[in-house]
Amino acid sequence: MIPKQWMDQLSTGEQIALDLRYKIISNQIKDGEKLSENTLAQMYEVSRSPVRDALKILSNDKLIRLERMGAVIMALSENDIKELYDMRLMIESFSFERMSKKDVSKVVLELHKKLEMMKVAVKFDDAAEFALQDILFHQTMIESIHHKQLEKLWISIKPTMLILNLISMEKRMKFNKDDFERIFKNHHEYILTVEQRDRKGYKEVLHMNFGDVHEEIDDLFYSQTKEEI
Amino acid sequence: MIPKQWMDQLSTGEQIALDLRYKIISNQIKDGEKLSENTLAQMYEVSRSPVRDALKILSNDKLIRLERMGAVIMALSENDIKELYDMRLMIESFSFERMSKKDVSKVVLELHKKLEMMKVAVKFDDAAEFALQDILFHQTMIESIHHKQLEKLWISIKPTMLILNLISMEKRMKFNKDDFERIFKNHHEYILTVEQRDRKGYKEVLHMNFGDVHEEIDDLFYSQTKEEI
DNA sequence: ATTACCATACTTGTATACAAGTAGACGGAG
DNA sequence: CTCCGTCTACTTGTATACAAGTATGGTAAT
Repeated sequence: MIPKQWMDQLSTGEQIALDLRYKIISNQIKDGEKLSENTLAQMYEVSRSPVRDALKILSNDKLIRLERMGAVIMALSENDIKELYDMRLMIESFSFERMSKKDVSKVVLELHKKLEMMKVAVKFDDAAEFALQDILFHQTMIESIHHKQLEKLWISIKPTMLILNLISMEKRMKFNKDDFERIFKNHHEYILTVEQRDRKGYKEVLHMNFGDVHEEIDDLFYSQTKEEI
Repeated sequence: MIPKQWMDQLSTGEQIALDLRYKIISNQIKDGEKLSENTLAQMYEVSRSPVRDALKILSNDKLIRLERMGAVIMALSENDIKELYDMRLMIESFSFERMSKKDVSKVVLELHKKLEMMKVAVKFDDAAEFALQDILFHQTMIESIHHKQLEKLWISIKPTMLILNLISMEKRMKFNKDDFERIFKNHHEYILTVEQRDRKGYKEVLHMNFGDVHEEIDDLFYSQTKEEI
């Protein structure tokens, strides 16, 4: 479930988008289902205005398709998730390269902080907080290079990644709590490779990390980069 | 100027976004200028609804910043344009790698077609048509790998790239018409490297091509990839 | 039974109305 | 002169109203 905190400070439309995003990604709304603005307005007991906002947001995320008559749900397929991780690999690889040209000490410190936050979240069984801090961990690195367009790209996939992370972590928290140790270790390794500008190690740990969430490594992208490392 | 054709089939909001985009990128509206929804609604003689749509589109493009009171224009700096070409390099490099794993004959044919279109556009002194076909040339390649997220990324920068291209080509058409020969040659080279799966040549021609529009090559990204080629 | 047509109800896009909140100017008090 | 408060005008966010167009179901004619 989405924590109410995340709703704070969001406009009604954004809240609806967030709620629908969760419902779509967690498959509570089925692929292909059609929703009209009026239907949704009644569901959420608001006017069409914020609903329209929400639909535009989700349409940008490619979680719905705006057609002549209603919004059609586009659930995430396995392949879609692979694609999302392709994007993350692109984003983070790019960030790593740029970062390596600068002083990373500040970033490294911030990364340690986020990692500690993640540990606290696990200690208190807070899957949502963990999911968020995990995302912020990666965001820290991305923001450090001050690349507006890359940040834009990141922001565009971040909400979906966050929900994917949330769902994944909720499961893990229930059934696989030991797993978090491995994630901590992985993220620690992550920081080390950044600190040491170890490109090869970085990409390995990146693939491992995504494998954690996604189960399988994106062989395609890996094969396309590994010979270049 | 933006051809009326491009306006067809667009909602009022999208038309306003397109017009404002051109005005911002061509510096007819100055950086930092503040525009309220009401002001714009009066300017375009429409209600606030489509204006709001337009502002959200431009906000996604990072051409404006939505603040508490009004939209603040964010003109494109030299660095912003560099960043945009970083994104294109990422997008097209990724596409090239994926493409190289498949049969490219169909794509190559389509690329030739687009190139011919570009030649016709020049013959008739149609800068806008040329700008469009140039963009479609690259889009052809990107779409060929059927990667939804990458396409999403492309679509998100495409409108800005199109306007940049348009402005650049309008100038060229007036003052530098011989230049088109070089562009044709470059694009022909482009197709060849795709056909021959020549990664090194591809990246070179990519950088040359962007240099054509942007004047200078993005050394940063180039240096970050060239050792990997 | 099938096909053509029309009425109806629902769709989105745009315009307008309303509410809550903020910036900024103006004026009065210290 | 400076500082503080109030008031006004304008801001966005949301709700509602209207217009144009489309899918659908039913009916009538063949």
